[in-house]
Amino acid sequence: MTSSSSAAGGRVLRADARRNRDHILEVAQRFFTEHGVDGSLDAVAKQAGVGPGTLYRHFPTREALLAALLEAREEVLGQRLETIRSESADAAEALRGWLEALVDWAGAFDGLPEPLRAAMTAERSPLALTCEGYISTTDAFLSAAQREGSARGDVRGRDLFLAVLATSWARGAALADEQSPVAMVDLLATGWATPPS
Amino acid sequence: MTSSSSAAGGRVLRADARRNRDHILEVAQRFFTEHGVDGSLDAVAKQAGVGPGTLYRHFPTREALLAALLEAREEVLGQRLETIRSESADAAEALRGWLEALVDWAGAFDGLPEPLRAAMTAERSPLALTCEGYISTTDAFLSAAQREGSARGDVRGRDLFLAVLATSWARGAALADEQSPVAMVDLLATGWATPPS
Amino acid sequence: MTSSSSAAGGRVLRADARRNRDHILEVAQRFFTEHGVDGSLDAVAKQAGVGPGTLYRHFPTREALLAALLEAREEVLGQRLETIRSESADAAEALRGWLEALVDWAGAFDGLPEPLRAAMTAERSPLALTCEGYISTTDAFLSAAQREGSARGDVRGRDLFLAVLATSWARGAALADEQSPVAMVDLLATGWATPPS
Amino acid sequence: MTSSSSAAGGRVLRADARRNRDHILEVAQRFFTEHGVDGSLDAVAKQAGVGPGTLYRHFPTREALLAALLEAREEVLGQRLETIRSESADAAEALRGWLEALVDWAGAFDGLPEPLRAAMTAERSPLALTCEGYISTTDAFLSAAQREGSARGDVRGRDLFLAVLATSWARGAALADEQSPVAMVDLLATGWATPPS
DNA sequence: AATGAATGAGTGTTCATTCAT
DNA sequence: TATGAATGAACACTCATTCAT
Repeated sequence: MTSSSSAAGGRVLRADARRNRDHILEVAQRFFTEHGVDGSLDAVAKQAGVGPGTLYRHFPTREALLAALLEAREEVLGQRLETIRSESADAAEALRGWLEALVDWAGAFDGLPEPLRAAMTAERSPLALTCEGYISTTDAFLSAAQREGSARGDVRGRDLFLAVLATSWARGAALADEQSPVAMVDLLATGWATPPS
Repeated sequence: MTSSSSAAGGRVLRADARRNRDHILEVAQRFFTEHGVDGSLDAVAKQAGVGPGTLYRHFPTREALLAALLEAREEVLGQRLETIRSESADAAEALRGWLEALVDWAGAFDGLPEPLRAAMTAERSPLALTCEGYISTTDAFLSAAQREGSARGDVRGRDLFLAVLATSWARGAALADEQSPVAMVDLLATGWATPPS
Repeated sequence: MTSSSSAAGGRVLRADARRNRDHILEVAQRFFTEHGVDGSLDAVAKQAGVGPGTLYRHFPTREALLAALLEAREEVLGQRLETIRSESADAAEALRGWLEALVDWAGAFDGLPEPLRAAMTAERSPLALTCEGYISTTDAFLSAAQREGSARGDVRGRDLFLAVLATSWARGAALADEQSPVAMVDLLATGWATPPS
Repeated sequence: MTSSSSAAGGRVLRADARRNRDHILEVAQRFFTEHGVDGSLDAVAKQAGVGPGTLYRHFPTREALLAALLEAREEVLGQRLETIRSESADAAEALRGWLEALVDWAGAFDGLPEPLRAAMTAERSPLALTCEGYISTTDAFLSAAQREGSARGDVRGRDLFLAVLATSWARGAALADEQSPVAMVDLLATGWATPPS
């Protein structure tokens, strides 16, 4: 983590505040993993051993907390991004790899896709920025594939990102379910229809 | 409506009870359309002019109420099914049409896809039956397409049904958004990748 | 009390509900007497041994609770009204007596004048009706005094009612203070100025 | 402002501290004017660009802040006092003018009369001194009028001061209301009753 | 069969005050 | 001296569910 000295806004935090903030994030990470993103914020505060006011000071909304949590995961996704870039044989494979990475990312917590989708249309959410960033990346990968001729021209990065969220959303159930022979990410790539030979 | 004399269980209701039940359904239909499926059940009861106990007696859970509501919509979907069966040129077109119909169906209320997905794994839900029925129908269409050679063999009806729910889930946002040139149902059919020529 | 079978709205309450409602009123009466009208409603509920939802059901706002409490005191004020009507030598004495009664009434709880004053301008408050009623009564007494020639013609009942509230508001301090030789109600009647002989 | 080098206690402040203090006062003046005296002190601190601790150091209680604010207004009231003294035809007119000035003064902020009244009985409040000072002045004007024979002898300056606060308190509502033909300050002077001719 | 009163844990949010930095 | 992070009790209000009537 590089958050050792800076919050999202870039302002330097006092040592004790940073410690608290980091601790809250750790607890929230665990809590949301176990209880999903709709869990009680008061419960998070209690588990972190701080008052609700402290939680509120650091993260004024549930979205802000989620955004900070995802920011912490950014690094993981970034590394995966590097791997994809360096090891993919072609743009199509890269795009597919990236979409898979995104699906994992959006599936980090139960119920996470919901606020992410909401952030795609609501300008105000702190999650919006995060989404926009990844949509851009998706667009980059998609454009490369389109130039390569391996992706349809009428699809937009935004569409694929939304499809990714939908896939993550669906996976919550699919995982509980027995594994399907064909994953939805695959379906998304080639569709259910066989190409007209 | 053919529910004129029977509840799901098939038990005959007293005339006044049936009237009550039907009225609740009408109100709930309107209410969920306006406020989404997460709206307050107390509000539904109040609008219907009955006590919450009465609502509870008829529909012990939110899922039960939704199931009854969807049962009422079954007829509409059934008619569309007939049209598809009679007017589709081939099995692939039929399958596609059916999936579109399902997407509309699952998008009847805001937030409906969520409990439907839950019902796919939870055995207990009264919605499970409904889902299973439509999964079977999807399987039938899919099998025909597979026999015809126009659908991949490794896809299951269950997968497509889940994909349909995900599509409905995503559409909520997509509609608010500017319309994408490529709809997700299409994406689902042929994928984003161009077939290797 | 005639509240034995009816709420403010006139609807008959179920026996248990009425018992609860009456008990809440008793507790609230005591609580507001001790802690003033700004005390916590949750605390009232707790003392009454009911959940906050129950309190809320009966009295959706603090004003509603206050109004019900004052309604219960209406009878007391009504009796005083009778006495004033029957025993006053003239209209001026009656008016003065009525104003004194009102001052006592508005001083029933610490902080009560504040919401009453607010109710004088806000149409929506359940207290507004109560105020309007007593303003009318004040107007009646005042008109009589004016016809009698013992009250200035340019004063309105509304003005006197407001002055009464202000007096009650001031009394909170005056009582704690040593008693003043001249009470504010008197001051209100004749002013601090000596008449130009 | 003559507070250029001293706090109430008379202690000399460091230049930066004084600047801070003065700035807080400016901001608080604006803030209380807009939001009333019950507004959040944290908000005041934030608007002033200082931490809540700093605000607290300068003004340990809300009353202390109010007292300092009123001290700053003292000058204005003092000038009005001069005018009254020099231009009033008689003691009665002077007293009346002074009371009017006081009503304006106590109405500077929404909700100000409340803490002022509290200060009249609570010895500890920093507002108490301010009040006592103005009560003395009122007593002086009143005594003059009493000597002149134009004021009742059984009224005390303290009573009039309290009546002034009550008038300010009432005025908040009266202004929102349509203007009454008879102002409460007048009522206070001559009462509602017509003098027995 | 129907009613609707009661429940009570739970929600997000606020803020005067303290105190470590 | 100043800062601002932390506190944590308190607030009004909601609602699925139960159960006495």
